Amino acid sequence: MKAKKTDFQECEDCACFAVRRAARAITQIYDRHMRSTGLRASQFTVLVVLELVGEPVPMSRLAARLGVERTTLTRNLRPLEAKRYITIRTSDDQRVRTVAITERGRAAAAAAMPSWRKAQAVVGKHVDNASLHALAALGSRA
Amino acid sequence: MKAKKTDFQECEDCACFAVRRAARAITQIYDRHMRSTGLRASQFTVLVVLELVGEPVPMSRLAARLGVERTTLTRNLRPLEAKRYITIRTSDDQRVRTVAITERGRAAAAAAMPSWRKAQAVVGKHVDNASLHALAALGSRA
DNA sequence: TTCACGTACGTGTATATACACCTATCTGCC
DNA sequence: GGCAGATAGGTGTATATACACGTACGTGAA
Repeated sequence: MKAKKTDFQECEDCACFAVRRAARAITQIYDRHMRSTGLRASQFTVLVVLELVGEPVPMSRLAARLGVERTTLTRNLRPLEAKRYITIRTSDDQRVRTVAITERGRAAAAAAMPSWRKAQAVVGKHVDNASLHALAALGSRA
Repeated sequence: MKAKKTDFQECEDCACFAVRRAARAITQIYDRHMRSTGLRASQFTVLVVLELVGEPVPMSRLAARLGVERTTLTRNLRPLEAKRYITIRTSDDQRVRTVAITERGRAAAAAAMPSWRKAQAVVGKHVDNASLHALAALGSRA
């Protein structure tokens, strides 16, 4: 009688592994393209969202928009605040802290657009839009 | 004449944002399911790959398989080594360090399989296989 | 009015991630 | 044999990520 061996073969299709590895690969492409701009892809994203929203956003709401843990956002904003790309201030409700993009931040994001477009084009050649939209839908739902 | 405003609308389709957000969401699903096992999804992945390879693997080759930076892997292995799920030893070529899964590691990975399957099933309901395979292909190519 | 409860947020801790840079070892050529 | 260049790997530093837990503030009911 053979010893019962666990079969790990099915783990080849691990969705978590696939999406994490893809995220690493894609992030590197963006970060390398954008290195000269002084903005990481993830930081660029924050600025863009702030710009698109168009008005100061409470921390929690921004976190929800970005799909990051609230506590993660707190630290992710640190480098952006240090560069004075954003400001964080207390609102009427003293519990709420709102995040706003500054002129500097807007300028930095605008300056990074060409690099972002190049990276977006490179990645676009490797992933079809359908997959991307499926992913986007998943991210926003969860 | 209006000031030239940068249009960030196109950034809504940022592939980097989409895949990173999806990775965060999916990782949380796996990690929450697997919490009781004491293994993070990413750690589980390392053990599975080691198991599937079936023999001690040099650091660099393992890093390539996982699609992580070599230097990232060095630190990612730390918790696994601390739990004695893996061993790292020098090989004939004194420069090369090979990583091997231990019996403890095998047992831990096997014990985590049910939780992994549940998470995999949950995520499978939200993403179609085609998108996943496209992603997997991208990750392995890059 | 006050207090219990809910809401908004930060910190401590641990892991994950990558780049720049450094060291140690191997290998082929002289 | 010995050195130049290639190869394998780690460390310093910075960012990204999330959970457990704690604190401050607001709000409605007693």
